[in-house]
Amino acid sequence: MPTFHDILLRKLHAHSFLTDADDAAIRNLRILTKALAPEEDVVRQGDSPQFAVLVISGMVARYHTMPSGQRQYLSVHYPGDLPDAQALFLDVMDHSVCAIGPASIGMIAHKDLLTLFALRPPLGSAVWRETLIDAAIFRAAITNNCGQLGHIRMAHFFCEQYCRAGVAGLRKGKTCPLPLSQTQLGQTLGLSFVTTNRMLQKLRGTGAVEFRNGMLEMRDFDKLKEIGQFDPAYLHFDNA
Amino acid sequence: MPTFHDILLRKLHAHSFLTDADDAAIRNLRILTKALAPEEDVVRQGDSPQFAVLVISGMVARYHTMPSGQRQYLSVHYPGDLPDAQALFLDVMDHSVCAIGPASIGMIAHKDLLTLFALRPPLGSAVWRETLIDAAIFRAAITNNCGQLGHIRMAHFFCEQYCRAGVAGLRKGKTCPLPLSQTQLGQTLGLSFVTTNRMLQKLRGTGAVEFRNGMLEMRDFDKLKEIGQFDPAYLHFDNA
DNA sequence: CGGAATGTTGATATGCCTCAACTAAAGTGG
DNA sequence: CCACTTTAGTTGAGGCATATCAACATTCCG
Repeated sequence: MPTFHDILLRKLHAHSFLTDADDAAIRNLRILTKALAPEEDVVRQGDSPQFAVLVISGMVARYHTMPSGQRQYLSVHYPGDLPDAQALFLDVMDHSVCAIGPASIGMIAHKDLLTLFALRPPLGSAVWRETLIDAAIFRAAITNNCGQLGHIRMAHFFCEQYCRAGVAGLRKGKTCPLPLSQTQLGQTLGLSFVTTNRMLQKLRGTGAVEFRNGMLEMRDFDKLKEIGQFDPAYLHFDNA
Repeated sequence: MPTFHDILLRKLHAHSFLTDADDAAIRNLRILTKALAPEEDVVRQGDSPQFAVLVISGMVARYHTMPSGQRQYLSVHYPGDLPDAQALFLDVMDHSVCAIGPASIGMIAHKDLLTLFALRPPLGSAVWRETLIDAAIFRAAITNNCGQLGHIRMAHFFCEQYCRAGVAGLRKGKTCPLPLSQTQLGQTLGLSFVTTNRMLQKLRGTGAVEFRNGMLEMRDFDKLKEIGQFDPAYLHFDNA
Protein backbone atom coordinates (compact mmCIF):
# COMPACT_ATOMS: atom_id res chain seq x y z
CA MET A 1 0.00 0.00 0.00
CA PRO A 2 1.69 3.21 -1.12
CA THR A 3 1.82 6.09 1.33
CA PHE A 4 1.06 9.63 0.20
CA HIS A 5 4.80 10.26 0.23
CA ASP A 6 5.21 7.43 -2.27
CA ILE A 7 2.51 8.93 -4.46
CA LEU A 8 4.23 12.31 -4.54
CA LEU A 9 7.64 10.75 -5.17
CA ARG A 10 6.31 8.63 -8.01
CA LYS A 11 5.09 11.75 -9.76
CA LEU A 12 8.22 13.83 -9.19
CA HIS A 13 10.43 10.96 -10.37
CA ALA A 14 8.35 10.78 -13.56
CA HIS A 15 10.00 14.00 -14.76
CA SER A 16 12.85 14.87 -12.37
CA PHE A 17 15.99 13.20 -11.12
CA LEU A 18 16.11 13.10 -7.32
CA THR A 19 18.75 11.64 -5.00
CA ASP A 20 18.04 9.33 -2.08
CA ALA A 21 18.58 12.28 0.25
CA ASP A 22 15.90 14.23 -1.64
CA ASP A 23 13.53 11.31 -1.35
CA ALA A 24 14.22 11.06 2.36
CA ALA A 25 13.47 14.75 2.82
CA ILE A 26 10.14 14.31 1.04
CA ARG A 27 9.32 11.40 3.32
CA ASN A 28 9.79 13.67 6.31
CA LEU A 29 7.14 16.13 5.08
CA ARG A 30 4.17 16.53 7.35
CA ILE A 31 1.06 15.79 5.33
CA LEU A 32 -2.46 16.11 6.67
CA THR A 33 -4.95 13.94 4.82
CA LYS A 34 -8.52 14.92 4.12
CA ALA A 35 -11.41 13.12 2.44
CA LEU A 36 -13.50 15.06 -0.05
CA ALA A 37 -17.13 14.57 -1.00
CA PRO A 38 -17.94 14.62 -4.75
CA GLU A 39 -17.91 18.20 -6.07
CA GLU A 40 -16.56 19.57 -2.79
CA ASP A 41 -14.36 22.65 -3.19
CA VAL A 42 -10.83 22.49 -1.81
CA VAL A 43 -9.89 26.11 -2.50
CA ARG A 44 -11.94 28.89 -4.03
CA GLN A 45 -11.21 31.71 -6.41
CA GLY A 46 -10.14 34.64 -4.21
CA ASP A 47 -8.76 32.50 -1.37
CA SER A 48 -5.19 32.76 -0.10
CA PRO A 49 -4.44 29.18 0.97
CA GLN A 50 -1.60 28.43 3.38
CA PHE A 51 -1.46 24.77 2.37
CA ALA A 52 -0.61 23.05 -0.88
CA VAL A 53 -2.88 20.24 -2.05
CA LEU A 54 -1.54 16.82 -3.06
CA VAL A 55 -4.00 14.51 -4.79
CA ILE A 56 -3.89 11.10 -3.10
CA SER A 57 -6.85 9.25 -4.56
CA GLY A 58 -9.72 10.07 -6.87
CA MET A 59 -9.56 13.14 -9.04
CA VAL A 60 -9.50 16.87 -8.55
CA ALA A 61 -10.20 19.64 -11.07
CA ARG A 62 -9.47 23.34 -11.42
CA TYR A 63 -12.11 25.68 -12.74
CA HIS A 64 -13.00 29.28 -13.39
CA THR A 65 -16.35 30.66 -12.36
CA MET A 66 -17.43 33.14 -15.01
CA PRO A 67 -19.44 36.27 -14.22
CA SER A 68 -22.53 34.56 -15.67
CA GLY A 69 -22.07 31.80 -13.10
CA GLN A 70 -21.00 29.34 -15.79
CA ARG A 71 -18.12 27.05 -15.02
CA GLN A 72 -15.07 26.40 -17.19
CA TYR A 73 -12.90 23.48 -16.13
CA LEU A 74 -9.23 24.19 -16.77
CA SER A 75 -7.57 20.89 -15.96
CA VAL A 76 -8.12 17.63 -14.11
CA HIS A 77 -5.60 16.13 -11.74
CA TYR A 78 -4.46 12.67 -10.75
CA PRO A 79 -2.88 11.16 -7.65
CA GLY A 80 0.59 12.65 -7.28
CA ASP A 81 -0.39 16.01 -8.81
CA LEU A 82 -0.10 19.29 -6.91
CA PRO A 83 -3.06 21.11 -8.43
CA ASP A 84 -2.57 24.40 -6.61
CA ALA A 85 1.21 24.56 -6.36
CA GLN A 86 1.07 27.99 -7.97
CA ALA A 87 -0.40 29.33 -4.71
CA LEU A 88 3.08 28.96 -3.20
CA PHE A 89 4.03 32.17 -4.99
CA LEU A 90 0.75 33.77 -6.05
CA ASP A 91 -1.16 35.06 -3.05
CA VAL A 92 -4.69 35.11 -4.39
CA MET A 93 -6.26 32.16 -6.21
CA ASP A 94 -7.51 33.09 -9.67
CA HIS A 95 -9.48 29.84 -9.91
CA SER A 96 -11.03 27.18 -7.69
CA VAL A 97 -10.10 23.56 -7.07
CA CYS A 98 -12.75 20.89 -6.42
CA ALA A 99 -13.09 17.13 -6.16
CA ILE A 100 -14.49 15.21 -9.14
CA GLY A 101 -16.22 12.27 -7.59
CA PRO A 102 -15.01 11.24 -4.13
CA ALA A 103 -11.33 11.98 -3.56
CA SER A 104 -8.75 12.27 -0.85
CA ILE A 105 -6.00 14.82 -0.66
CA GLY A 106 -2.96 15.61 1.42
CA MET A 107 -2.33 19.12 2.70
CA ILE A 108 1.23 20.38 3.07
CA ALA A 109 1.94 23.72 4.75
CA HIS A 110 3.47 26.24 2.33
CA LYS A 111 5.93 27.09 5.09
CA ASP A 112 7.16 23.49 5.23
CA LEU A 113 7.55 23.32 1.45
CA LEU A 114 9.48 26.58 1.25
CA THR A 115 11.77 25.43 4.04
CA LEU A 116 12.29 22.16 2.21
CA PHE A 117 13.16 23.96 -1.05
CA ALA A 118 15.70 26.16 0.75
CA LEU A 119 17.32 23.07 2.23
CA ARG A 120 17.16 20.92 -0.89
CA PRO A 121 16.99 23.10 -4.04
CA PRO A 122 16.51 20.12 -6.39
CA LEU A 123 13.12 19.57 -4.78
CA GLY A 124 12.20 23.15 -5.50
CA SER A 125 13.24 22.63 -9.10
CA ALA A 126 11.16 19.46 -9.30
CA VAL A 127 8.03 21.22 -8.08
CA TRP A 128 8.80 24.16 -10.34
CA ARG A 129 9.03 21.73 -13.25
CA GLU A 130 5.69 20.31 -12.11
CA THR A 131 4.10 23.78 -12.40
CA LEU A 132 5.73 24.25 -15.81
CA ILE A 133 4.19 21.03 -17.10
CA ASP A 134 0.85 22.33 -15.84
CA ALA A 135 1.41 25.42 -17.94
CA ALA A 136 2.22 23.26 -20.98
CA ILE A 137 -1.08 21.44 -20.46
CA PHE A 138 -2.89 24.78 -20.34
CA ARG A 139 -1.22 25.81 -23.59
CA ALA A 140 -2.35 22.59 -25.22
CA ALA A 141 -5.88 23.28 -24.00
CA ILE A 142 -5.85 26.71 -25.63
CA THR A 143 -4.92 25.23 -28.98
CA ASN A 144 -7.22 22.26 -28.62
CA ASN A 145 -10.33 24.07 -27.41
CA CYS A 146 -10.15 27.18 -29.57
CA GLY A 147 -11.27 26.47 -33.07
CA GLN A 148 -11.03 22.71 -33.37
CA LEU A 149 -14.28 20.87 -34.03
CA GLY A 150 -16.04 19.29 -31.07
CA HIS A 151 -15.13 15.67 -31.68
CA ILE A 152 -11.48 16.59 -32.24
CA ARG A 153 -11.34 18.44 -28.92
CA MET A 154 -12.87 15.46 -27.21
CA ALA A 155 -10.51 12.97 -28.83
CA HIS A 156 -7.52 15.07 -27.80
CA PHE A 157 -8.79 15.37 -24.25
CA PHE A 158 -9.36 11.62 -23.97
CA CYS A 159 -5.85 10.93 -25.26
CA GLU A 160 -4.34 13.26 -22.69
CA GLN A 161 -6.27 11.75 -19.84
CA TYR A 162 -5.38 8.23 -20.94
CA CYS A 163 -1.67 9.12 -20.93
CA ARG A 164 -1.76 10.94 -17.64
CA ALA A 165 -3.77 8.22 -15.94
CA GLY A 166 -1.09 5.80 -17.12
CA VAL A 167 1.67 7.83 -15.50
CA ALA A 168 -0.38 7.97 -12.31
CA GLY A 169 -0.66 4.16 -12.40
CA LEU A 170 -4.44 4.19 -12.77
CA ARG A 171 -4.71 2.28 -16.02
CA LYS A 172 -6.03 -1.28 -15.92
CA GLY A 173 -5.59 -2.80 -19.35
CA LYS A 174 -7.04 -0.28 -21.78
CA THR A 175 -9.34 1.32 -19.22
CA CYS A 176 -8.87 4.19 -16.82
CA PRO A 177 -11.19 6.10 -14.49
CA LEU A 178 -12.47 9.48 -15.64
CA PRO A 179 -15.37 10.31 -13.32
CA LEU A 180 -16.79 13.22 -15.29
CA SER A 181 -20.42 13.62 -16.28
CA GLN A 182 -21.09 14.62 -19.87
CA THR A 183 -22.05 18.04 -18.58
CA GLN A 184 -18.66 18.43 -16.91
CA LEU A 185 -16.91 17.11 -19.99
CA GLY A 186 -18.67 19.84 -21.94
CA GLN A 187 -17.60 22.48 -19.41
CA THR A 188 -14.04 21.29 -19.96
CA LEU A 189 -14.17 21.36 -23.75
CA GLY A 190 -16.26 24.48 -24.13
CA LEU A 191 -19.27 22.63 -25.56
CA SER A 192 -22.90 22.48 -24.48
CA PHE A 193 -23.89 19.19 -22.90
CA VAL A 194 -26.14 18.40 -25.85
CA THR A 195 -23.28 18.80 -28.30
CA THR A 196 -21.01 16.91 -25.93
CA ASN A 197 -23.39 13.97 -26.09
CA ARG A 198 -23.46 14.07 -29.88
CA MET A 199 -19.69 14.32 -30.24
CA LEU A 200 -19.32 11.41 -27.86
CA GLN A 201 -21.60 9.32 -30.04
CA LYS A 202 -19.56 10.33 -33.05
CA LEU A 203 -16.38 9.14 -31.37
CA ARG A 204 -18.04 5.92 -30.25
CA GLY A 205 -19.01 5.39 -33.86
CA THR A 206 -15.36 5.36 -34.90
CA GLY A 207 -14.69 2.45 -32.55
CA ALA A 208 -11.64 4.24 -31.18
CA VAL A 209 -12.92 4.93 -27.70
CA GLU A 210 -15.71 4.29 -25.23
CA PHE A 211 -16.63 6.56 -22.35
CA ARG A 212 -19.41 5.59 -19.99
CA ASN A 213 -20.09 5.59 -16.26
CA GLY A 214 -16.95 7.51 -15.48
CA MET A 215 -14.69 5.00 -17.19
CA LEU A 216 -12.63 5.61 -20.30
CA GLU A 217 -11.89 2.61 -22.50
CA MET A 218 -9.26 3.08 -25.19
CA ARG A 219 -10.05 0.73 -28.06
CA ASP A 220 -7.75 2.14 -30.71
CA PHE A 221 -5.29 4.65 -29.32
CA ASP A 222 -3.55 5.27 -32.64
CA LYS A 223 -6.84 6.09 -34.31
CA LEU A 224 -7.92 8.41 -31.51
CA LYS A 225 -4.54 10.14 -31.56
CA GLU A 226 -5.03 10.84 -35.23
CA ILE A 227 -8.56 12.14 -34.78
CA GLY A 228 -7.49 14.36 -31.89
CA GLN A 229 -4.18 15.41 -33.49
CA PHE A 230 -2.57 14.35 -30.26
CA ASP A 231 1.18 14.48 -29.70
CA PRO A 232 2.13 13.73 -26.08
CA ALA A 233 5.37 15.76 -26.23
CA TYR A 234 3.83 18.60 -24.21
CA LEU A 235 3.28 16.30 -21.24
CA HIS A 236 7.07 16.23 -20.81
CA PHE A 237 7.23 12.72 -19.42
CA ASP A 238 10.94 12.54 -19.77
CA ASN A 239 13.19 12.05 -16.82
CA ALA A 240 15.48 15.05 -17.20
CA MET B 1 17.85 55.30 -21.32
CA PRO B 2 17.07 52.09 -19.44
CA THR B 3 19.46 49.18 -19.85
CA PHE B 4 18.17 45.66 -20.39
CA HIS B 5 18.96 44.99 -16.73
CA ASP B 6 16.62 47.84 -15.79
CA ILE B 7 13.92 46.39 -18.00
CA LEU B 8 14.14 42.99 -16.34
CA LEU B 9 14.25 44.51 -12.85
CA ARG B 10 11.23 46.68 -13.53
CA LYS B 11 9.21 43.60 -14.41
CA LEU B 12 10.39 41.47 -11.49
CA HIS B 13 9.72 44.31 -9.06
CA ALA B 14 6.19 44.56 -10.40
CA HIS B 15 5.29 41.34 -8.59
CA SER B 16 8.22 40.39 -6.31
CA PHE B 17 10.12 42.02 -3.48
CA LEU B 18 13.86 42.09 -4.14
CA THR B 19 16.69 43.48 -2.04
CA ASP B 20 19.43 45.77 -3.31
CA ALA B 21 21.77 42.79 -3.28
CA ASP B 22 19.34 40.89 -5.53
CA ASP B 23 19.18 43.86 -7.89
CA ALA B 24 22.95 44.06 -7.97
CA ALA B 25 23.19 40.36 -8.83
CA ILE B 26 20.79 40.86 -11.73
CA ARG B 27 22.88 43.77 -12.97
CA ASN B 28 25.87 41.44 -13.15
CA LEU B 29 24.09 39.04 -15.50
CA ARG B 30 25.70 38.64 -18.91
CA ILE B 31 23.08 39.46 -21.50
CA LEU B 32 23.66 39.17 -25.23
CA THR B 33 21.37 41.38 -27.26
CA LYS B 34 19.94 40.46 -30.61
CA ALA B 35 17.73 42.31 -33.08
CA LEU B 36 14.84 40.41 -34.63
CA ALA B 37 13.17 40.98 -37.96
CA PRO B 38 9.35 40.98 -37.99
CA GLU B 39 8.00 37.42 -37.73
CA GLU B 40 11.47 35.99 -37.10
CA ASP B 41 11.48 32.88 -34.91
CA VAL B 42 13.56 32.97 -31.74
CA VAL B 43 13.03 29.36 -30.71
CA ARG B 44 11.09 26.62 -32.43
CA GLN B 45 8.84 23.82 -31.27
CA GLY B 46 11.18 20.85 -30.70
CA ASP B 47 14.26 22.94 -29.92
CA SER B 48 16.25 22.64 -26.69
CA PRO B 49 17.51 26.17 -26.14
CA GLN B 50 20.46 26.86 -23.85
CA PHE B 51 19.56 30.53 -23.49
CA ALA B 52 16.57 32.27 -21.94
CA VAL B 53 15.01 35.12 -23.89
CA LEU B 54 14.34 38.52 -22.33
CA VAL B 55 12.18 40.90 -24.36
CA ILE B 56 13.90 44.28 -24.56
CA SER B 57 11.89 46.20 -27.13
CA GLY B 58 9.02 45.44 -29.45
CA MET B 59 6.88 42.39 -28.90
CA VAL B 60 7.32 38.65 -28.99
CA ALA B 61 4.68 35.91 -29.17
CA ARG B 62 4.45 32.22 -28.44
CA TYR B 63 2.57 29.94 -30.77
CA HIS B 64 1.70 26.35 -31.55
CA THR B 65 1.98 25.00 -35.05
CA MET B 66 -0.87 22.60 -35.60
CA PRO B 67 -0.55 19.47 -37.76
CA SER B 68 -2.59 21.25 -40.47
CA GLY B 69 0.05 23.98 -40.50
CA GLN B 70 -2.31 26.47 -38.90
CA ARG B 71 -0.91 28.68 -36.21
CA GLN B 72 -2.40 29.30 -32.77
CA TYR B 73 -0.88 32.18 -30.82
CA LEU B 74 -0.76 31.43 -27.12
CA SER B 75 0.42 34.69 -25.61
CA VAL B 76 2.17 37.94 -26.50
CA HIS B 77 5.02 39.39 -24.50
CA TYR B 78 6.28 42.82 -23.56
CA PRO B 79 9.66 44.26 -22.63
CA GLY B 80 10.71 42.73 -19.34
CA ASP B 81 8.98 39.40 -20.01
CA LEU B 82 10.84 36.09 -20.15
CA PRO B 83 8.71 34.32 -22.76
CA ASP B 84 10.55 31.02 -22.68
CA ALA B 85 11.56 30.81 -19.04
CA GLN B 86 9.92 27.38 -18.90
CA ALA B 87 12.78 26.04 -21.01
CA LEU B 88 14.98 26.33 -17.92
CA PHE B 89 13.38 23.13 -16.65
CA LEU B 90 11.65 21.59 -19.66
CA ASP B 91 14.16 20.29 -22.16
CA VAL B 92 12.11 20.32 -25.34
CA MET B 93 10.06 23.29 -26.47
CA ASP B 94 6.40 22.42 -26.99
CA HIS B 95 5.83 25.70 -28.84
CA SER B 96 7.71 28.35 -30.78
CA VAL B 97 8.56 31.95 -29.96
CA CYS B 98 8.69 34.65 -32.64
CA ALA B 99 8.92 38.41 -33.00
CA ILE B 100 5.74 40.39 -33.70
CA GLY B 101 6.95 43.34 -35.70
CA PRO B 102 10.59 44.33 -35.21
CA ALA B 103 11.89 43.51 -31.75
CA SER B 104 15.07 43.16 -29.80
CA ILE B 105 15.80 40.57 -27.16
CA GLY B 106 18.44 39.71 -24.63
CA MET B 107 19.77 36.19 -24.32
CA ILE B 108 20.86 34.88 -20.93
CA ALA B 109 22.60 31.51 -20.63
CA HIS B 110 20.52 28.99 -18.66
CA LYS B 111 23.72 28.10 -16.83
CA ASP B 112 24.14 31.67 -15.61
CA LEU B 113 20.54 31.88 -14.45
CA LEU B 114 20.69 28.61 -12.56
CA THR B 115 23.93 29.69 -10.87
CA LEU B 116 22.27 32.97 -9.94
CA PHE B 117 19.24 31.20 -8.44
CA ALA B 118 21.49 28.94 -6.36
CA LEU B 119 23.31 32.00 -5.04
CA ARG B 120 20.26 34.18 -4.52
CA PRO B 121 17.12 32.05 -4.07
CA PRO B 122 14.76 35.05 -4.02
CA LEU B 123 15.63 35.63 -7.68
CA GLY B 124 14.69 32.05 -8.46
CA SER B 125 11.39 32.61 -6.71
CA ALA B 126 10.82 35.81 -8.65
CA VAL B 127 11.34 34.06 -11.99
CA TRP B 128 9.24 31.13 -10.79
CA ARG B 129 6.49 33.59 -9.96
CA GLU B 130 6.93 35.03 -13.44
CA THR B 131 6.27 31.60 -14.97
CA LEU B 132 3.26 31.15 -12.68
CA ILE B 133 1.74 34.40 -13.88
CA ASP B 134 2.26 33.13 -17.42
CA ALA B 135 0.27 30.06 -16.48
CA ALA B 136 -2.50 32.24 -15.03
CA ILE B 137 -2.64 34.11 -18.33
CA PHE B 138 -2.97 30.80 -20.18
CA ARG B 139 -5.80 29.77 -17.89
CA ALA B 140 -7.57 33.02 -18.60
CA ALA B 141 -7.12 32.37 -22.33
CA ILE B 142 -8.76 28.97 -22.01
CA THR B 143 -11.82 30.46 -20.37
CA ASN B 144 -11.90 33.49 -22.65
CA ASN B 145 -11.38 31.71 -25.97
CA CYS B 146 -13.52 28.64 -25.42
CA GLY B 147 -17.17 29.40 -25.77
CA GLN B 148 -17.34 33.16 -25.44
CA LEU B 149 -18.61 35.07 -28.45
CA GLY B 150 -16.05 36.65 -30.73
CA HIS B 151 -16.41 40.27 -29.68
CA ILE B 152 -16.22 39.27 -26.00
CA ARG B 153 -12.98 37.39 -26.60
CA MET B 154 -11.56 40.35 -28.40
CA ALA B 155 -12.63 42.84 -25.72
CA HIS B 156 -11.04 40.67 -23.03
CA PHE B 157 -7.85 40.35 -25.02
CA PHE B 158 -7.61 44.10 -25.59
CA CYS B 159 -8.15 44.76 -21.88
CA GLU B 160 -5.38 42.36 -20.96
CA GLN B 161 -2.94 43.87 -23.43
CA TYR B 162 -3.79 47.38 -22.29
CA CYS B 163 -3.04 46.45 -18.68
CA ARG B 164 0.15 44.58 -19.46
CA ALA B 165 1.44 47.32 -21.74
CA GLY B 166 0.87 49.71 -18.86
CA VAL B 167 2.99 47.61 -16.51
CA ALA B 168 5.68 47.47 -19.18
CA GLY B 169 5.59 51.28 -19.39
CA LEU B 170 4.44 51.30 -23.01
CA ARG B 171 1.24 53.26 -22.58
CA LYS B 172 1.13 56.82 -23.84
CA GLY B 173 -2.08 58.38 -22.68
CA LYS B 174 -4.81 55.93 -23.63
CA THR B 175 -2.82 54.33 -26.43
CA CYS B 176 -0.42 51.44 -26.51
CA PRO B 177 1.34 49.51 -29.27
CA LEU B 178 -0.09 46.15 -30.32
CA PRO B 179 1.56 45.37 -33.65
CA LEU B 180 -0.69 42.47 -34.67
CA SER B 181 -2.41 42.13 -38.01
CA GLN B 182 -6.09 41.19 -37.94
CA THR B 183 -5.08 37.76 -39.19
CA GLN B 184 -2.75 37.32 -36.22
CA LEU B 185 -5.39 38.66 -33.86
CA GLY B 186 -7.70 35.98 -35.20
CA GLN B 187 -5.06 33.29 -34.72
CA THR B 188 -4.83 34.44 -31.11
CA LEU B 189 -8.56 34.43 -30.44
CA GLY B 190 -9.43 31.33 -32.45
CA LEU B 191 -11.40 33.24 -35.08
CA SER B 192 -11.11 33.42 -38.86
CA PHE B 193 -9.72 36.69 -40.12
CA VAL B 194 -13.05 37.58 -41.69
CA THR B 195 -14.86 37.18 -38.38
CA THR B 196 -12.03 39.00 -36.63
CA ASN B 197 -12.61 41.97 -38.90
CA ARG B 198 -16.34 41.95 -38.19
CA MET B 199 -15.93 41.64 -34.42
CA LEU B 200 -13.47 44.50 -34.51
CA GLN B 201 -16.02 46.67 -36.27
CA LYS B 202 -18.57 45.67 -33.68
CA LEU B 203 -16.25 46.79 -30.88
CA ARG B 204 -15.44 50.02 -32.71
CA GLY B 205 -19.17 50.60 -32.91
CA THR B 206 -19.44 50.59 -29.12
CA GLY B 207 -16.95 53.46 -28.92
CA ALA B 208 -15.02 51.61 -26.24
CA VAL B 209 -11.89 50.88 -28.22
CA GLU B 210 -10.04 51.53 -31.44
CA PHE B 211 -7.46 49.22 -32.96
CA ARG B 212 -5.71 50.20 -36.15
CA ASN B 213 -2.21 50.16 -37.60
CA GLY B 214 -0.82 48.18 -34.71
CA MET B 215 -1.99 50.69 -32.12
CA LEU B 216 -4.62 50.09 -29.46
CA GLU B 217 -6.55 53.11 -28.25
CA MET B 218 -8.67 52.66 -25.14
CA ARG B 219 -11.57 55.06 -25.30
CA ASP B 220 -13.72 53.65 -22.49
CA PHE B 221 -11.91 51.08 -20.42
CA ASP B 222 -14.81 50.47 -18.03
CA LYS B 223 -17.12 49.72 -20.92
CA LEU B 224 -14.64 47.38 -22.58
CA LYS B 225 -14.03 45.59 -19.28
CA GLU B 226 -17.72 44.95 -19.01
CA ILE B 227 -18.04 43.72 -22.58
CA GLY B 228 -15.03 41.43 -22.15
CA GLN B 229 -15.92 40.36 -18.60
CA PHE B 230 -12.41 41.35 -17.69
CA ASP B 231 -11.10 41.15 -14.13
CA PRO B 232 -7.35 41.84 -13.93
CA ALA B 233 -6.87 39.76 -10.76
CA TYR B 234 -5.26 36.91 -12.73
CA LEU B 235 -2.43 39.18 -13.83
CA HIS B 236 -1.23 39.18 -10.21
CA PHE B 237 0.21 42.67 -10.29
CA ASP B 238 0.64 42.79 -6.58
CA ASN B 239 4.01 43.23 -5.00
CA ALA B 240 4.06 40.18 -2.72
C1' DC C 1 4.20 52.76 -60.83
C1' DG C 2 3.09 47.90 -60.08
C1' DG C 3 2.59 44.06 -57.06
C1' DA C 4 1.83 42.14 -52.60
C1' DA C 5 -0.06 42.13 -48.23
C1' DT C 6 -3.84 43.73 -45.41
C1' DG C 7 -8.36 45.07 -44.67
C1' DT C 8 -13.42 45.12 -46.00
C1' DT C 9 -17.87 43.45 -47.65
C1' DG C 10 -21.43 40.08 -49.32
C1' DA C 11 -23.38 35.40 -49.82
C1' DT C 12 -23.68 30.75 -48.51
C1' DA C 13 -22.78 26.65 -45.73
C1' DT C 14 -22.09 24.46 -41.40
C1' DG C 15 -21.36 23.55 -36.63
C1' DC C 16 -23.03 24.57 -32.33
C1' DC C 17 -26.46 26.46 -29.00
C1' DT C 18 -30.97 26.60 -27.18
C1' DC C 19 -35.38 24.93 -26.30
C1' DA C 20 -38.11 21.03 -25.58
C1' DA C 21 -39.48 16.42 -24.90
C1' DC C 22 -38.48 12.01 -23.47
C1' DT C 23 -35.78 7.83 -21.52
C1' DA C 24 -32.97 5.59 -18.22
C1' DA C 25 -30.80 5.16 -14.01
C1' DA C 26 -30.22 6.24 -9.25
C1' DG C 27 -31.70 7.71 -4.84
C1' DT C 28 -35.68 8.63 -1.31
C1' DG C 29 -39.51 7.99 1.61
C1' DG C 30 -43.66 5.68 2.56
C1' DC D 1 -40.73 -3.28 -1.86
C1' DC D 2 -42.63 0.08 -4.75
C1' DA D 3 -44.14 4.89 -6.14
C1' DC D 4 -41.88 9.13 -6.50
C1' DT D 5 -38.32 12.34 -7.41
C1' DT D 6 -34.05 13.60 -9.13
C1' DT D 7 -30.23 13.33 -12.04
C1' DA D 8 -27.92 11.91 -16.24
C1' DG D 9 -28.25 10.78 -20.77
C1' DT D 10 -30.57 10.94 -25.48
C1' DT D 11 -33.06 12.77 -29.50
C1' DG D 12 -35.34 16.29 -32.59
C1' DA D 13 -36.18 21.01 -34.37
C1' DG D 14 -35.03 25.80 -35.14
C1' DG D 15 -31.99 29.70 -34.86
C1' DC D 16 -27.58 31.96 -34.52
C1' DA D 17 -22.51 32.56 -34.81
C1' DT D 18 -18.77 31.62 -37.31
C1' DA D 19 -16.24 29.42 -41.29
C1' DT D 20 -15.60 29.54 -46.03
C1' DC D 21 -15.66 31.31 -50.63
C1' DA D 22 -15.34 35.21 -53.50
C1' DA D 23 -14.76 39.85 -54.88
C1' DC D 24 -12.99 44.22 -54.12
C1' DA D 25 -10.59 48.24 -51.63
C1' DT D 26 -6.76 49.96 -49.38
C1' DT D 27 -2.22 50.34 -47.75
C1' DC D 28 2.48 49.19 -47.95
C1' DC D 29 6.67 48.52 -50.33
C1' DG D 30 9.97 47.75 -53.85
